[in-house]
Amino acid sequence: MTDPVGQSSRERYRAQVRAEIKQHAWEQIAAAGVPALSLNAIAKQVGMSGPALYRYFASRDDLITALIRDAYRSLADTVRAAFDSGTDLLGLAGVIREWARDDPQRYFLIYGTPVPGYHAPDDITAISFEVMAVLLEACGAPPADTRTTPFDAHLRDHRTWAFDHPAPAPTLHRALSFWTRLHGVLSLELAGHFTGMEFDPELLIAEELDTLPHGDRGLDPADRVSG
Amino acid sequence: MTDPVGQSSRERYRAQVRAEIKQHAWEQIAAAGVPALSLNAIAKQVGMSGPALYRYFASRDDLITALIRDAYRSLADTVRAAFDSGTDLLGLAGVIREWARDDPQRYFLIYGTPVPGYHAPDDITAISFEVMAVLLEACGAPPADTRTTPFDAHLRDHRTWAFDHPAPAPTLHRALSFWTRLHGVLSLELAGHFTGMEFDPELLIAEELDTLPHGDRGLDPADRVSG
DNA sequence: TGTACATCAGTGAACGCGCGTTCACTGATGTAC
DNA sequence: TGTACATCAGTGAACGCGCGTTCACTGATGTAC
Repeated sequence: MTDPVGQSSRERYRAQVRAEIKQHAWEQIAAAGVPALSLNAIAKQVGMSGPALYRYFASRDDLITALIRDAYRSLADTVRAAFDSGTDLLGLAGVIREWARDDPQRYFLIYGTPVPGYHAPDDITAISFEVMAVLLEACGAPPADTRTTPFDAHLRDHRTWAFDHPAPAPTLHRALSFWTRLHGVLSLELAGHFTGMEFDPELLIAEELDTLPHGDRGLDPADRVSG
Repeated sequence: MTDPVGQSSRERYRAQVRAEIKQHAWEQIAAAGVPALSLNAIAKQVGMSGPALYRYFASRDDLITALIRDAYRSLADTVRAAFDSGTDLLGLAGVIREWARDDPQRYFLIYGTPVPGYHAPDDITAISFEVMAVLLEACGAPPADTRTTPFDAHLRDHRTWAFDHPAPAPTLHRALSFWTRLHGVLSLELAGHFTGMEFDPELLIAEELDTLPHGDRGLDPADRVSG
């Protein structure tokens, strides 16, 4: 009773119910945030009794961890797919922003308030590195004549974390700036801190990315020496 | 039975107990995050019964709102004091970062995951504008010959929110870049997303602020035209 | 200065609730001969 | 193809818990004459 994918029908059913549980979990989170996520409430929505959930998730924390993993997976896949189909940095920012605005609470589940003492399992941090890997590829090699800034020099001595994806310091720098600038705008926007200010965050992002360090836009590298 | 400040001793006592309650609340939040904040647990720490807290706060939400207000107040005062004593933008960033690292959960109470549907009372948003006001002052007037970027042009048409503190578009732009870049690094740092990357966030911030738009550092304005 | 009264901080019992989780059990589904 | 057995999804009752909040009441503190 196994199909081409090697799944028994029981396994297929399990996966299906698991997915359904997670979807209702997402809906609850979107509606009232993670703290309000209740196993009993989910069970009711799925149409089974509370204890039945324990056939699918070992505990509430286990469910949340699965949601976090899926969120990272979704983001990593989205970014990877966009990059592989030729999207540039600005485009990637747009894709990430779209992903985040699509479900702000999913974004915040990853990048929002951390739970003191919680440490994500290794497989999840591995997925988060996938995102960074795409960014490093997208940032590409810097122009040969790029003068290095103090932070570049610092990065040259502190980049063992990127050994899986060896990149010159200016590329790391560029990726980090992209990453932090985008999150700066995005997290403030999604958290509502721009409320009342009627400017368009998208334009701010565009310009922030237009002036990334070591870009081909902006100024001549020679002018970028400074102190 | 009133003192020079016009507080009766009862009022003084009330203020004192309120402060004590809030302090224990902060300790709980620092230890396990807002969701774990429990009125009964606080009461126990303060040394009184649960219901007694209701003499000081109308509800759990009321207490949390007070904490949020205090957090904003503390940040606004800190930033204002630093600026008034001559601190420049980089210094302000340092002060804000210090403030945040001092109690990350306090930072995240303001800038972290928003609670769907929650809207802060007006007096709190007013305090948040105080912070922005200081930034606008600190960003000062741009050099006269500054070419305007597309985002500057956009801001010229969308800055009614800053009418209380009239500032030219390039100044708004500069303040927004400062604000978003700082938060980008800070929120990722405090949430632990730099774990495993051994670079120093302070250096990244320094360089991000060194290349703010319309600055006197970096390049000649003429080179900043670009498209 | 002393007495009568009002204010109000704090208590203890109680309410109702929903939570996560366990357990023993039923019944359907798939597996092996 | 049919039967015997193993697997496992799902149930219902129950546990223990701590939560926020209300209520009637006590006793101390401050106020007014």
